Amino acid sequence: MYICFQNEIKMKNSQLYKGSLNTIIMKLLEENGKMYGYEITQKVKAITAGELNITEGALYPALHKLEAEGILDVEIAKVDNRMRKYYKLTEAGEKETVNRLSELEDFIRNMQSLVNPKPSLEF
Amino acid sequence: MYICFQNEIKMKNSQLYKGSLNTIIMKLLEENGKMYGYEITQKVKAITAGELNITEGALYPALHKLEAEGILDVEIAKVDNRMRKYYKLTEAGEKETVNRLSELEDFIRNMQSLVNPKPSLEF
DNA sequence: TTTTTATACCTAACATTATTATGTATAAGA
DNA sequence: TCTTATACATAATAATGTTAGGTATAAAAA
Repeated sequence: MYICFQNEIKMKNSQLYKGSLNTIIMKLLEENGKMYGYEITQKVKAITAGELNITEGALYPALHKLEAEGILDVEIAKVDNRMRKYYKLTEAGEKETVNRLSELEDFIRNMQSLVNPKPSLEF
Repeated sequence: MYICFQNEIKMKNSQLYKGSLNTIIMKLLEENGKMYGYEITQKVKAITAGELNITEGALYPALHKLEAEGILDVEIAKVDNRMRKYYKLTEAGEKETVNRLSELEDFIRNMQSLVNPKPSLEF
């Protein structure tokens, strides 16, 4: 029988993160050249001080889809007798990453406009 | 027969906005007291300079759900022989809005950390 | 005056994305 | 030896939004 020992601490990631996973993955790969799945989850956790935990159920399907779309290339390695699948951006993926990051900037700017509707008209 | 004349300009809102609609609605109502659905779509369009168009298929179900959850109250009015449904935050809704806006700030901060990983270590 | 656009609501089928709960396997630490 | 960490994966379900359709009134344009 399989027994799952879950972490005590359970992240309730707000719905806001929905839709941003692909952009996060692509940005990290742009920055770090190549990474494997587990590494991505740890990196995100570290950067956000534990506030964002990528779930494996979201991550692995996302990586497979990005690979199928030609955004990512994969390379299988074995380290310490454990499998790792290293992903890196393809050429098309690099171009698409530029667009995604631009969209992210627009998104953040728009959300800030909505939250803070009067931008520097008072001092 | 019904014929639909669609706008030529079609907004392809990026996936990033997924999950942010409730927060946007609540923030606008916090700010403006009460608003009706169509007014919300126009306000968002104006604030984001046309970059974000809330679709009616997302908006109306969202309003109905927020009402069912006790976040919003509704009041029906008739203006110029046309129906309007004005929504406003309940007391519980006002409290929840504070939480949602706090989550949004965290989200934006985290996304900026991910995009811009080295904050002012170089000059 | 007929067509089109704007205002104003609505729902249903479908697509996308993520959560939750599983499953397998090796290695290290308590 | 039990537990945690590393490392992959999928399936059922939930949440959210798009696309496309529907109804109705009023104003503007052709």
